[in-house]
Amino acid sequence: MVATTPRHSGHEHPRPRSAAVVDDIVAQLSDRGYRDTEPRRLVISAAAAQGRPFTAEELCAALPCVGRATVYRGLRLLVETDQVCRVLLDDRELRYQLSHQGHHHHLLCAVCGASADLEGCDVEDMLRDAAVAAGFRMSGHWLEVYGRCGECAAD
Amino acid sequence: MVATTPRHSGHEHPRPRSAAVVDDIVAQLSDRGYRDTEPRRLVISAAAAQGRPFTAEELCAALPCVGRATVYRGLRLLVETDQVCRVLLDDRELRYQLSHQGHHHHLLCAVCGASADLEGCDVEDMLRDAAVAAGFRMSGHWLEVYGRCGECAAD
DNA sequence: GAAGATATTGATACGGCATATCGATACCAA
DNA sequence: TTGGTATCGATATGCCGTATCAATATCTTC
Repeated sequence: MVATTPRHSGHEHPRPRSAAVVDDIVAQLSDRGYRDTEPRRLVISAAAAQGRPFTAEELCAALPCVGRATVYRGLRLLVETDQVCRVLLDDRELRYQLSHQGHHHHLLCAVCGASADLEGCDVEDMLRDAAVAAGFRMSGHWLEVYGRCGECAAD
Repeated sequence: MVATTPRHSGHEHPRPRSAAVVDDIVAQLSDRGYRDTEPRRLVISAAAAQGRPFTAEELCAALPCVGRATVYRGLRLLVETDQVCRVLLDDRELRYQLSHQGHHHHLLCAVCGASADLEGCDVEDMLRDAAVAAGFRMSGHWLEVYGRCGECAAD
């Protein structure tokens, strides 16, 4: 159980894209004082390998060598540092997915679980104005949009 | 343990507003084939008496005479029939509140927990268009807006 | 108004998800 | 290399919500 991956390996060898993602996240955690450990890398790597929003239990199952507590801790850390965002599906199940940079919203396919980012949709200002009209000062919001992706809609 | 309240009592006696709300909900449930029972009325009444989004456990505590399972069942029934909507606060805690007629969104005060409806905000069309642009067909959405209400913002 | 069919109740058991605990270990800085 | 600590992992614990099932209340029908 030794972390054989150098922290910043540069690009001397072509590696799967996901490896770069992991390095990037680990580096960001490192900047905040969190250590670079093998189990933590495994959690991040597994999270990055998921093609769709995943549950904590799915990650545990994908990482039999890593303790459950560690998976949950890693996931919580990633959420707190905004590396991963929580996604709430229709079935009320809490899922996670790597967050891209910046604030955005998700389009979720209710059939296959695929997710896409909602582009070119600027609800922020609209919401802020509406909040002000109600005497509130908006500090944040949570928006999920459910539907069917192109493939599933074709069925 | 008998429900003495007539289903449709009209307005022969002035009664607290909440009683009318309870009658109305019970009537709607009745239309769908659900029976009019005392424990169920108690659950609805307690839910209507809450001034802010509440948790299932809070309802249980407020109704010591009603079994936990019954409270949870009643709450689930109310959600399924759209009488109550689920509200997700920042702390990830799942709460509930009576849903007013029609689809709408909530403004939630992160400090005192007060909630208000988001009026004059038509995000539906905007979201639908954005979803289409991403190749999705939108079927629904979930939006919560967090902030501070007028009173709490003054502090 | 009585009786039967059935939805509902409530006490409790159960299961899943997430965290707390704590000795052992790995990581990082000096 | 070494000491201070964050982190790990196995397990215990706790909370939330549901399943079970005998007893009961409700509604319909006669």
